[in-house]
Amino acid sequence: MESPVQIEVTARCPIRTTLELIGGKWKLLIIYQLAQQPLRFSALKKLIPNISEKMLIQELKVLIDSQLVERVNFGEVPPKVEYNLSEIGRFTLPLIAEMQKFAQHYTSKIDPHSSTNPYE
Amino acid sequence: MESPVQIEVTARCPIRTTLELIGGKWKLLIIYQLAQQPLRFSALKKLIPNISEKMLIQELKVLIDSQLVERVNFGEVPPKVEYNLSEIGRFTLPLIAEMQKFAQHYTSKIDPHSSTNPYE
DNA sequence: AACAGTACTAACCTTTTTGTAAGTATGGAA
DNA sequence: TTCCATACTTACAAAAAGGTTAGTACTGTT
Repeated sequence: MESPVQIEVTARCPIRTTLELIGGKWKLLIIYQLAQQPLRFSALKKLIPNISEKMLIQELKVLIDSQLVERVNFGEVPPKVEYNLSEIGRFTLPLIAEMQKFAQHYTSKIDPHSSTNPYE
Repeated sequence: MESPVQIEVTARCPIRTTLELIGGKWKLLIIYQLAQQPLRFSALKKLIPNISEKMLIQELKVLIDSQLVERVNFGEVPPKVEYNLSEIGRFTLPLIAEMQKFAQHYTSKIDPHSSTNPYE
């Protein structure tokens, strides 16, 4: 029986790479919204409760920088800019799907009141 | 035609739940190591470069708290304690697998030194 | 001339996360 | 009696992440 290939946990291991790209409080939520359709800045803001304009634009810039999201400027006045998931960005979708599955498993198996986590 | 079921992005949406459980710099790396076999504190420390003892024990506690990891105290002297992934913790493994796939796709498609950020 | 709509930008601040360095407890071996 | 191994614990500091508030630029509309 062969032993599984153990990937070394280093600065450039796949887990760390992925965490760098989509870690943080907002990036996945932005990606998730853009997965449905291209969206304008203001539309994104409405769809993601509590995100500040600063965080939204900041995280969009990071996502654009890493080429997961594309920015389309329509050059109109008043400004019209759309954001959409790039082809590479779409590779995050199976990951998001697994996160959803995991959360479902977890919340169905764990008593929701056993945790003292006042998130709101 | 039916529209896709859009999960609302709220304080209790699956993405946020998952991020709370396994977000941060170290949790997934710990889980990944424990996926192979139960490990002692000192073994984990050796396998995860640069993690401090403080972060290791702190994150282990959080993972135990959320029941993704189990702690087994052998009650010996010098102390012997083993950590292993719980059954629920194993539900993170497909997620980790997807992260690995994503990182591979990403690094194979993106030139590491290019940036097309229109802001720069 | 003031205002509306959109997509930002900037200064400043608070909170959260992570890191460093040292110390504790235990019982047996030297 | 001192030291060793192991698994922590504590106080403090630094860094990163996130939040608040106000303001800019551009034109067309009132």
